[in-house]
Parts: sequence; C-alpha cells; structure tokens
Amino acid sequence: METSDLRNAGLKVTLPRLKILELLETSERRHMSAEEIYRRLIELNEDVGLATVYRVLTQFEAAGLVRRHHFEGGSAVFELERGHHHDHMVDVESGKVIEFVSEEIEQLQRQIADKHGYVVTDHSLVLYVKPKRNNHNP
Amino acid sequence: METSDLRNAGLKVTLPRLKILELLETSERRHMSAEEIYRRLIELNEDVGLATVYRVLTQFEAAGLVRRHHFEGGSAVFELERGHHHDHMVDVESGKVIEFVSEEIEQLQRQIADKHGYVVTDHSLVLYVKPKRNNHNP
DNA sequence: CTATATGCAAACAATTTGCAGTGTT
DNA sequence: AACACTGCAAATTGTTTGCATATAG
Repeated sequence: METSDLRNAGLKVTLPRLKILELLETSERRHMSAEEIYRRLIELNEDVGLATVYRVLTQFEAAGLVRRHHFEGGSAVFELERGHHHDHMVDVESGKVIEFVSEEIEQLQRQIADKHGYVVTDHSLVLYVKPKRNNHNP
Repeated sequence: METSDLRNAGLKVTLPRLKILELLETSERRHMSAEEIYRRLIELNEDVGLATVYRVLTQFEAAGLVRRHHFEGGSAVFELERGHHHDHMVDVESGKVIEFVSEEIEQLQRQIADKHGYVVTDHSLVLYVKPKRNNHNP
C-alpha cells in the first residue's frame, strides 16, 4: 500500500502525500499537471496548497516514485513510476496521452550515441499525432 | 541573403530581425536561448530589447525560419531551420548539443503511430548522454 | 518533544503584452 | 503618411521559497 511506498522513500506519512499518491494510482488520467492534481484534491475536499503539491511531487520524483515530463504547452505533467519504461504519443486534437514501448528504437538510440562516443543516460521521445482520417471524410 | 528570407516570410526588414537571423546563421553555437541571443547582440552593440528577441523568434518560428526546442533546464533554445530534419543529443556534462538523423527511428515512429490509428504530425527526440569513459579512468 | 511538513504569501524565472514612440515601405 | 515594429515596463504563467504553525514519529 501507499504508506509503505512513502516509508521506503524515507518520507513521513502525511495526508497530502498519501492523497497525492492515491490520486496518481487510481486516477483515470495517468498524466497530470501539478495544477490538475491540486484542483482534483480541492474538489475532494482535501485541504492542500498548490505549493505542497509541487513540493511533494518533486520529492516523489527524487524518490523515484514519479516521473516528470515536459510535453508541449507550459506545465510539466507527472505520472506514477510503474517500473516499465515507456515513451509517449500525444494526440494533439484531444490531448490524450498514449504510452508505447519500442525496444528497437531504444537500441538504435544506444547505437547512435555509441557511434558518437557517448552513453545514453536518459532520453525523451514524444510523438505528436493526430487520428488517421478515412480518405472520404476530410 | 537574409533580406529576402524576411521578405519571403512577409516580415518587414528591420535591424533586429536582420541581426538575429545573421547571428543564428553565423554563430558557432547553433542552438541558443533568447537570453543568449539577446546578450550576444548587446555585446555587439546592437540596441535591442529582450522582448523583441522573443517576438522575433516567435515570428521566425511561425514563418518556418527557426525551430524551437525545449531541452532540460528552464529556457527554450532556437536553431535555424536548415531544411534537414534531425534530432538532438545533449551532452549533460558539457551542455554540447549534437545533431543526428536516423531514418530507421523515424520509420519506426511512423509504424508505431500507425499501429495505434494515428499519423505523426511532429515529434521530439532528445538523448541525454555522457562521454564514454575509458575503463581505467573512472 | 523534536524534526519535518504544511499552507500561505511573497519571490522567481521565462515569456508575453500594452503602449507610446520609431522606422519601413 | 500609414502601419508594422520596437523598447520599455508592467503583466502573466509556472514553479519555488521563507516563515510561522501544525503534525508525525
């Protein structure tokens, strides 16, 4: 359960932290901005401050509980670290985020870096996509 | 020459625009933040404002003269659109930016999007890398 | 009881915008 | 001369920090 995640991360088990973790775990939307998380918690009558949400998310990131991404458009989004690395596709029409994995791409990335004398420490791949249209429906 | 680039883009040929374009074309550093560009112009005794640099870069981007990237770390960087699409590798130790092209990766991206019912409209791929170390030199 | 966390407000950093004056066509 | 463009300062947006109070262990 969430409590032990927090303990393992060396963080005190406090209400804001529990609630944020819970929200990330149970929410339909797996990628949320700090603002979205904050608003959601307010809706749920949790009395948190936006600053706390940012602080907690940053701590979670440092503890490896959460990943922070910078897609297009101002704010960072956060997602629970579920252990399975993946990249993202963003539907530019709906804002929907789709996760995908491609070991081929990962491998090519390593090869390319290697060819230049480097080792990949991290990478960010985001595809901005739009739905395929049926030809007769422009 | 730069003048015609501006005319073609439907922009009046003004000093700030010319100078910024010139800087992007001739500078050693191909990827620069607005701030860097601004400071460079001030050094060169050009009397521009930072706001103008931002405005001009945004117009250049809209006109397809320039590409804007969001690598890690606060500010956006801009590079001249030279027509040859490429992705980037950032040396996290030196900040150096290396460009690369991989048609294989591009193709895989299209395949993946297609498999999900989408068409890629744009993408952003950045590898964060560090130099390979010789084994005896930790 | 002590150290950490929290909420709020103020501080910041990057970027954008309003406006009166300036420069291009 | 008309209108687009500029510089400056003020406004915005996303995020961080200082501080007095509240809370977990």
